Amino acid sequence: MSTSRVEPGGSRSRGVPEATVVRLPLYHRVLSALRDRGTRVVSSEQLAAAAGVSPAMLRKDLSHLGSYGTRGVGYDVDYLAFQISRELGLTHDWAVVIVGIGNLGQALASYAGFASRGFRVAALIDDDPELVGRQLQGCRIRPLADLEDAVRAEHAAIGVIATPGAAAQSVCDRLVAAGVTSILNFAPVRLRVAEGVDVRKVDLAMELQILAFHEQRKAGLHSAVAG
Amino acid sequence: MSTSRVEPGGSRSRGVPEATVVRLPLYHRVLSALRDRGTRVVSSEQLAAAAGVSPAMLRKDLSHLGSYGTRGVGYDVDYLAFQISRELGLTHDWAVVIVGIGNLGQALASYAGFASRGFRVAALIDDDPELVGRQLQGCRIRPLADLEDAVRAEHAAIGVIATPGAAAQSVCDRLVAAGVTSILNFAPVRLRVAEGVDVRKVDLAMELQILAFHEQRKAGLHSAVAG
DNA sequence: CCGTGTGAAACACTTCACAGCT
DNA sequence: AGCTGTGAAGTGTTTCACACGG
Repeated sequence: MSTSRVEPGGSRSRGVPEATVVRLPLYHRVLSALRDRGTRVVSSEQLAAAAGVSPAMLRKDLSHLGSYGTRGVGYDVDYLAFQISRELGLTHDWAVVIVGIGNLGQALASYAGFASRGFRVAALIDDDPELVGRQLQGCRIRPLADLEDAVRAEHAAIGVIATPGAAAQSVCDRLVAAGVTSILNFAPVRLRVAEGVDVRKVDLAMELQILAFHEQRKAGLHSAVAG
Repeated sequence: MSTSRVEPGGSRSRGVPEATVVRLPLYHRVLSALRDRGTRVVSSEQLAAAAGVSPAMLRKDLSHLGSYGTRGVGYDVDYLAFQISRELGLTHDWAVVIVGIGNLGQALASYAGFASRGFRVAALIDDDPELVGRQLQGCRIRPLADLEDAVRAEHAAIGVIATPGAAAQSVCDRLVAAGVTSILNFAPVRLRVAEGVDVRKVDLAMELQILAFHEQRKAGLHSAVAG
């Protein structure tokens, strides 16, 4: 990852362990793919293999949501997909405000995976007068001054920060003050937020650094064998 | 994250726990910032506060690299930053090949955070004849057929996949066959790779889904209080 | 008979508390 | 006196192995 968790969900997450929550979207995606392929029933072994986890872990994860399988048979793909959707809040439609419409912000705004999973890009905000007023994915880019209005008008609970690092904390403060309670942060800074606000951080350079660590270890082993 | 770990580093990562490896880039970034500000010595308490972790965790993490602090004093910023750099392989310069130069690929190619940390964008590859030949950050976009040549010529050990999901596995196979042993995957699929190849996955939709889960829980608590 | 659901065991990670060095 | 480095305790996560129900 390198998506990395920054803040725990708050107190207790309805009894579902955080490690499980992180895997639910994965299961949901695999189930969607199975459904599209016409599969009606799936065993924990098949589903786990498709998701790349162990069957035991999959069953334990699902057991935290309830008993949605049939012993001796497996899981009904449609039913299980719906239960996970409900647990993840994907039956709800979430308005998302994206701040910072540079290369990355544009990529995010154009990402088809959002719309198909109940996330609606409700507003695009940027500081740059060159960008403001332009249209992107049927959404007009609005100036930074409109941030609070956009959040309130759209009842956006989720904000995405794709600004340079220096602007991120100020944008974050304004989003939170306007009512946002979950933030996905792509800026390379650790955001300070009030209790009750969730922040997840995606740091592209960090991901590469983690790969480099393992890469170096592999190279070290190799040369140790060679020399 | 949510950047999520897909493959463990192989067997044992030189004794450094994976949870620690994931935080080393964070410490490295904080130390760089401190150094830029002219700080020469830092205590575990200060460093931990800046990184957003507990002092105990920071000291335990650093203890896996060696004893680089001075009791009663703290850590020398320069020295510790260098030790972490070395551990992460940032003293080495890594050639990175990016495949899929859509919105996201362009954002990645333009990301300044890479160059400053020892990652060099060595080649940009795309399938689209419209894109091939164009210049981006001083690097010409080359056709898919050039993939193997680019990897070999640049000795690229790290590949970034920013293609649509359908193309990802095929691109991955070709990268690995050409010599890539670490992959950062932005496509929403689980890549199958040979033993010894590390894959990290960054899935933007998954991150939002994890936030939505916590958001829903918060909303549920709220209405339970209200109702 | 087969595959889920789940206690119990094993493992990994984090926090605690303090010994030891400067 | 102060802060690191670390065994020990505590907590969370994964795996095991089997009872249970269709």
